[in-house]
Amino acid sequence: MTTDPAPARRRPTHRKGRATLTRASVGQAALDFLGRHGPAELTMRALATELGVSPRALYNYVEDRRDLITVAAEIFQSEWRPPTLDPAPDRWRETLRAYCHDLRAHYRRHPGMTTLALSENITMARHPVMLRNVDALIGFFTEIGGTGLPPREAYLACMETIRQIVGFVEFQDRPHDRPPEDLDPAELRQTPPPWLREGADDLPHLRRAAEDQHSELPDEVFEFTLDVLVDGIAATAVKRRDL
Amino acid sequence: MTTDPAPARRRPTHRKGRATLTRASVGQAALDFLGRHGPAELTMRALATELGVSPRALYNYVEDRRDLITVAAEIFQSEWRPPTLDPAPDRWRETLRAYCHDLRAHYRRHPGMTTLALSENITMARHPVMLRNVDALIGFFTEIGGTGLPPREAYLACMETIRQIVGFVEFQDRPHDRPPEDLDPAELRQTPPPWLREGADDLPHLRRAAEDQHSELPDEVFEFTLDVLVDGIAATAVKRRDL
DNA sequence: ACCTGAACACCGTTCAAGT
DNA sequence: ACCTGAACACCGTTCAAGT
Repeated sequence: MTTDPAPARRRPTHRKGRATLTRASVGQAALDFLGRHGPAELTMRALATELGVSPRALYNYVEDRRDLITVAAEIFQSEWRPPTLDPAPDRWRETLRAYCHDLRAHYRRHPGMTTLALSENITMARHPVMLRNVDALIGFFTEIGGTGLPPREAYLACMETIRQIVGFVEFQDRPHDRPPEDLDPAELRQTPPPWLREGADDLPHLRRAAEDQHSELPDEVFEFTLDVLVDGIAATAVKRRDL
Repeated sequence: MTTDPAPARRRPTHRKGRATLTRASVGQAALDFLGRHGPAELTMRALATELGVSPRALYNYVEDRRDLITVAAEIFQSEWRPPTLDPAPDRWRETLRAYCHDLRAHYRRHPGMTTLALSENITMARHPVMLRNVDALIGFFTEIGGTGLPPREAYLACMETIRQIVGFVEFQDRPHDRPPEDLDPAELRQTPPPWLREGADDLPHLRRAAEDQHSELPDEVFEFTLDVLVDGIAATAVKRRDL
């Protein structure tokens, strides 16, 4: 069907009916696996079974499980193309918000990735594509609102933004998208929640919040997070300008 | 030495020379263990060895490993006594900052706790003491700066604050306090870092940030985080007042 | 060169039996 | 009532041997 441009025949592309493994293909398989199952289920043996090879075969392409997760994380990072940012005074807020929405959606697509990297002490954001994205985001902050932020504050604002998105996905979206299995799904929508049922007479604010149906909708909570982030950065920008 | 007030003798306090196990003592031992070792090292077998019993003995007090971690998390929460907050217009910012510093220090003392609870899908903040703390923090936000925040915004501000602290400890402090073992300690202080060495010609902002010695000091980064958080919440308060 | 199968040292958890 | 010891099914990883 396709016209292959006579590739270098260094390495067979197939073996025993399946495509030959590579470091990249093994990492991609791990990333796909994380989109379907929880991080704890990603074992060398399970991945090997899915690829139709013995567990030992994976060790020809990755050093160990930690290395496997590192490859998956790199592919994960390289897959994201950020929306364009506009530092103009009347545009930077909305484009930054759109940027954050898109980044949140990307992390949310592979819920286990960040937690897994965290628990394995893997340093993320090393992939060239991600480094370029980070550099562009810092550049954006050095120009926002006309005056822009000084270099150091722009760097901090960039890291702050990324950390907030990751934190939101891990601590808000993930428990919401994959609630613990030991409680009934019906129990989730009860108001007030069972742990607030008794002895909550001295917890008036929590009780009121628990009765508010909107309180736990992640999308609405995320808007508040963006409000605080954007306004907080704007205030910092004003403060630095007045110095 | 101490005068014991004739306790009810329902249960022996010692057995074979060591104190009798209880659900609380096992949980406390797990929490202590997490202060000394990484979360992955906390195994039923390792904890049993440290307590001088067989692994099976632990199952008389906790249902399984997940339950053990839940108990440890509850003890962890009950151990924190928050500093006092003052919502007065000229005081709320500084007292909120002090509050956040204290909470950060508490989480930092048991680095593995949050990550472990996260990876085991354990819902935190169920302990009565912590619920009271959360309620008080919401109450604080309903009164800040004279006008205060509406109930819903106060609740969101409370959750935002806690999430930011936890996110900071997990994503900033933990990698800094316990760097991955596969790179030399010397490599950490190099400027620019090795992953920025080549092909970084189109990464001017990252390069500049990497040369700035202050960029990676967690305490200074934390001040920026608090700047954004406090100013962001203040801006939200003003916005709501003007509506 | 790349794979398989067997093995080792770990893990959580359970069973049957001790005291 | 609470414990031990042995066992089971898992895991990451390695060794020796196949093709």
